Amino acid sequence: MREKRTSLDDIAKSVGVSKATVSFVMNGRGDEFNISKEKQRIIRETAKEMAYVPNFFAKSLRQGKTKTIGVVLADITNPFYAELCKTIQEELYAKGYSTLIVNTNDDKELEKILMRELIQRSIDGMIISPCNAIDELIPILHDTHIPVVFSDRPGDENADFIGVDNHLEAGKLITFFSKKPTKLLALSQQKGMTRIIEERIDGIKTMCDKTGIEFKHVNLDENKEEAEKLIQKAVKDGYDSFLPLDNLVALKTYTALKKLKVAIPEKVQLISFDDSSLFTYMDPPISALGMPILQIGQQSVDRLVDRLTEIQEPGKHILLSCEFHARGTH
Amino acid sequence: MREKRTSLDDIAKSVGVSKATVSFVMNGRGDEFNISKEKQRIIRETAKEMAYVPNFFAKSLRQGKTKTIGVVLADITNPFYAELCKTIQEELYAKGYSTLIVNTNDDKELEKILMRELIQRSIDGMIISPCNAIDELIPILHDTHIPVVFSDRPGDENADFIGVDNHLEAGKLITFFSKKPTKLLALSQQKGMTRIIEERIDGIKTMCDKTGIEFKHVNLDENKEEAEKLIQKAVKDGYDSFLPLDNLVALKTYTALKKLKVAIPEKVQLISFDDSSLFTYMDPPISALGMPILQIGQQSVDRLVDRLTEIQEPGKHILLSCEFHARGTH
DNA sequence: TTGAAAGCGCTAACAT
DNA sequence: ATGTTAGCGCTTTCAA
Repeated sequence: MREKRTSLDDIAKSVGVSKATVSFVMNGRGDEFNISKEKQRIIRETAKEMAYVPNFFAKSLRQGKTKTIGVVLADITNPFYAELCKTIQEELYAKGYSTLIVNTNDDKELEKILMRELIQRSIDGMIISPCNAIDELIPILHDTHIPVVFSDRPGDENADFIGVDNHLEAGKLITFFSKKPTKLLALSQQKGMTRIIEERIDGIKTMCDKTGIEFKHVNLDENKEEAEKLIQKAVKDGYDSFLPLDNLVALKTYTALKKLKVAIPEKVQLISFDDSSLFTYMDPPISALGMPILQIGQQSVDRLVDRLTEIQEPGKHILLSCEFHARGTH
Repeated sequence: MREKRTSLDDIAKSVGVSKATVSFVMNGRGDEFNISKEKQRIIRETAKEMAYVPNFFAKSLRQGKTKTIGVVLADITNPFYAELCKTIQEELYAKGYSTLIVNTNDDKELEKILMRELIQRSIDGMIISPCNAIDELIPILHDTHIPVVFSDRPGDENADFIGVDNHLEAGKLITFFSKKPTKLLALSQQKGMTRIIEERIDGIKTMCDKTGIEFKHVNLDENKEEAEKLIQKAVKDGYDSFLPLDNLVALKTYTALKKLKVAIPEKVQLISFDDSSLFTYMDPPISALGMPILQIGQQSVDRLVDRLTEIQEPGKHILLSCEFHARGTH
């Protein structure tokens, strides 16, 4: 145990050739350099025998490329980000990149620290769903020269961004209610970046103003009893349409409503901004606007890889469409 | 954009000292080498101006240590592993290690590929919840000399393992039902490693045999309608106690039961092996055996770091206790 | 007090 | 057809 790892040189010495020859063979360029089939065979065999594993660092150091992408996630325990993370990793892997994942837990200081760590590791590029505002991130990004793609949460106008038009999608959502809402309640439970939530609220408000719907937004208390009380009061006040702004809040709202024996969708309609695989299991199943997670992941990777290989062009905002899943609560 | 990154040498040239001096100062060993305060100040300032970021690879190459741990996860979209992952990363970070996370998606071939990739990257150690049986992994692990800790899912007797005694915990679970079960149904939905699920089933079976409870285990169909039909039949057949073997199956079983208007816990009791934050939001809230996720994560890291620094000792199996959360379904 | 130089493992230009 | 060698950026021993 714990002997030194086999190096190129070890193999070279053992076979009686030079490091370069071994390097060529191990990189599949033996024929290109006219190294005899027999010698190639011997080298490959010896490498296997000696359990040779190329040192990735030495390679990267030499080539100045790491084929590694850093992924900075806001909250890996949030199913949305977990799924996004999975997609991004699969997609990058398919394109020959490895992934360094870090979870900031929506902690602004930690985010900065982890980003710096990633940069130290000579990542070739970065995909990030930031919790900091862009101004905070610029000093960090400025010192490095790697391309960065913002995913789900935007940076600024000049930075690549893949996500949805929260304002627009939230507005559209109103039109999906079967009965036109009289009084509409949007519910959130802020923790991370408020900007995309604000856009959603703003989108709803704009549409409500236009169509003459009374609208209010509330922030749910972390305390369960308080949250339930708030929802009970809203029902009493005549709110007949509920619009939770992410899947967890949706589940909480829904369960509170059921506990209060409010008939869904007869007395109160509910549509969730943000879907969950659990929603179909509920009774009635929860209607929801699904985020295009797969596409966000794929396009984030595509965009980054383009940046890595192709000519410069200004930052682009790619806005994808959500898909409404009509189920039983609206 | 895309100019070369500042190196130690750049700073040395700019200040007019040698690389060594800069290296000492940047590693906080300036005083140790009696480098004048003034020179230290200048070096540090220049480094900042030139946006110097040390090249982690060069450092690792030189030192033969990467301070990086590979974490191989079975399914990052499963809340249990997401949470475990988060804990492990936080814990490692606190101890000065970075984390390379990969998600195998319970794909046996992918697991092998990703493990090899991690090893290539000269990780110092590995934490893994494997989907392959240990025999498949040994050839990979054998060629490297890094310590490996198995987390949640065991390797073999000689390998470090942190997890729970599934057999024991499952047996204990039976005793928590308020009314002694007449007919007990355990439900699973296999995807990944069957071994720990089998241990749970076996634990339940042993205890049922001992206490005279009629027991059956079923594997839930992926198709929702089929699954519901199966549960309906079980109720009709007189099963009065349900024991889902992970949190997702629990949610599915619970919802099916509610849809069938089966009174919980009056007509049917339900306890889930494996908790979820959602359970408290249900009505009635779901009783569950909680996995000690935090402790598994912490102890896995502790164990690995011990291996990394301390003397050799034989592999140890650390078995942690689950905690029962009595809520409204039993 | 500071500098010079070797070497970690690898690749690629340049020699033979 | 294969070997030699110069670095990639860093740490650290030895010298001055």
